[in-house]
Amino acid sequence: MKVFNTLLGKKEEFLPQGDEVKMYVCGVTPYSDCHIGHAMSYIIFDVIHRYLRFRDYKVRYVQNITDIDDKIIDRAGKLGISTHELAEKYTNSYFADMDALNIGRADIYPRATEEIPKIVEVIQGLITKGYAYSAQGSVYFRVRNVTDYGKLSRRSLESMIAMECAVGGEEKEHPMDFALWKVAKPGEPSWASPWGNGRPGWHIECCAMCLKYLGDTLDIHGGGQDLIFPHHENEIAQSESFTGKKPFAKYWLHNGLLQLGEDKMSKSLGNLITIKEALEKYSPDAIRIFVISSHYRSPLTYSEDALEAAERRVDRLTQAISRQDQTGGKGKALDAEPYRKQFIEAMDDDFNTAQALAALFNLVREINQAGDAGISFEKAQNNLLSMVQEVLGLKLPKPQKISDVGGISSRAAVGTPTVILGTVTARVNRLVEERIDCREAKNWQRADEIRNKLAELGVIVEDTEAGTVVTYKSIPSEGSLDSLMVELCVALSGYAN
RNA sequence: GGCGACGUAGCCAAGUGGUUAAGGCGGGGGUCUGCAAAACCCUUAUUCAGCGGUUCGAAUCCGCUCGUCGCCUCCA
Repeated sequence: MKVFNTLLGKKEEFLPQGDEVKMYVCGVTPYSDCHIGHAMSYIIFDVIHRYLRFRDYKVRYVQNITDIDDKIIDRAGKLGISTHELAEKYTNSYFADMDALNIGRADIYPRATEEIPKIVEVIQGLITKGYAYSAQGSVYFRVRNVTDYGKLSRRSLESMIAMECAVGGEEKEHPMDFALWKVAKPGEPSWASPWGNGRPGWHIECCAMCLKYLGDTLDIHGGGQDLIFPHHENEIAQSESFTGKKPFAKYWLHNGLLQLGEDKMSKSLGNLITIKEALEKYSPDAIRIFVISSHYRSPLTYSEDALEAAERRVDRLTQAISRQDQTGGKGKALDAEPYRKQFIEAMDDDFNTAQALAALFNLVREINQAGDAGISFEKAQNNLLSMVQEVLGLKLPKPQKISDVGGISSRAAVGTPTVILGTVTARVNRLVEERIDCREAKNWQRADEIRNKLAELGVIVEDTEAGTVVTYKSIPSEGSLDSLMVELCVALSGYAN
């Protein structure tokens, strides 16, 4: 298995240190709802997480929640609530979004505010070793003491200073020194420390959590490409200086960023679509397929066309999964192994989900061909299902069966309630029965009229080999059905309800 | 200004030195069906932004040009 390591700028063989893969992915700062850029990142790492387990790795997966920082303080202040209250609200919102997208949970979600002792310990250690200094109640990291600072983002201290981008903190020794501990300002939440009351700076919380929950050396550290500098660069500087061990993480994995129109979707630009908004228009499976249709390191542009196409791809998969094998398992059977091999080969090559999907869609075609040719495909179907559900994390919900009466099979489309009033189903069934009679009498015009009128009410009628199938995309009102019956001169006789 | 990524059919998107350039969406034609739906078959890039170069051979390597984007400040 090969992975692209940002640290080396190339793919390399994936060899974790021990039996258990130690994986850390940067989590959220909960001060507002997550947008689909976050969804993209967490879907990608979810697929990586799932694939590692599919390949029989044990994984210990940690993701932080940075529940104290400038933005949280600002936002809470504006809303007149505590930072804790705000952070809890959006942490819950975050978990709800992850669940909706079928993103598997990490093993541990440490919160910055609950890890202050470890954070203080690391800062103290850095001061002792000369990698940090306190100044006016704050503590800064001394970047000059790290000879290889900039190795992840491939830039030098000189080039950073040249851009006069280094800002703030008159008390800093070097413009690029960054805060490990920020002195408390009046009215802000703060914790006691050897340097006075204050709160942790950005970067240090991830470092402390990694060391505490995963040890000195991680196997995988992941996040969006926008975190390479300064966040991950600084994490490396802190951790390696504190432990004296290199590398802090063997493999650095970074996902490309989601674009919306011309720009990156981000909280600061304000051009965002929240996960909740996206889920109002598209299914979770479609959002997942959209994300994994391209390579995780490439940027991806959000567009309605792409999401609609993803929705159609989901339909195609669902269709293949739902198809009934008519052979009873007898005779020749379709062999899915070649496709499973292709799938694994693609995923082994730096999680090439786009190529892996191609293998699955080739298998879909094979299954459909087998079905048309009367060849058994049930085993192949199960094989496909395991890859799609276990690794890609799709749920592929199917329409739920409601009833099967008089040769009319009724089902509720995904997202439509399955409990429907008997008075409604009676009327629909009566109309469908009328249509069946018309078909038998070859009165095609009237049969089609009934089908079209029902479709207008959200009731789809299809004729299959197994008989007529009714799918409720929405549930029509009794009144609208009554009007339709009057219009079509169909009586409800025999369907008293 | 520095660093980096990218430009493949109508759209999304793999491929990154050598058989017919994956897969999906959309379009066109056909099979099946009374007609639809689903499915299947055929079709939709003699060509990979442009121009040079290396090579027996390049979409794939090198150079230049044009265009797009990201990071360098908070960000998944």
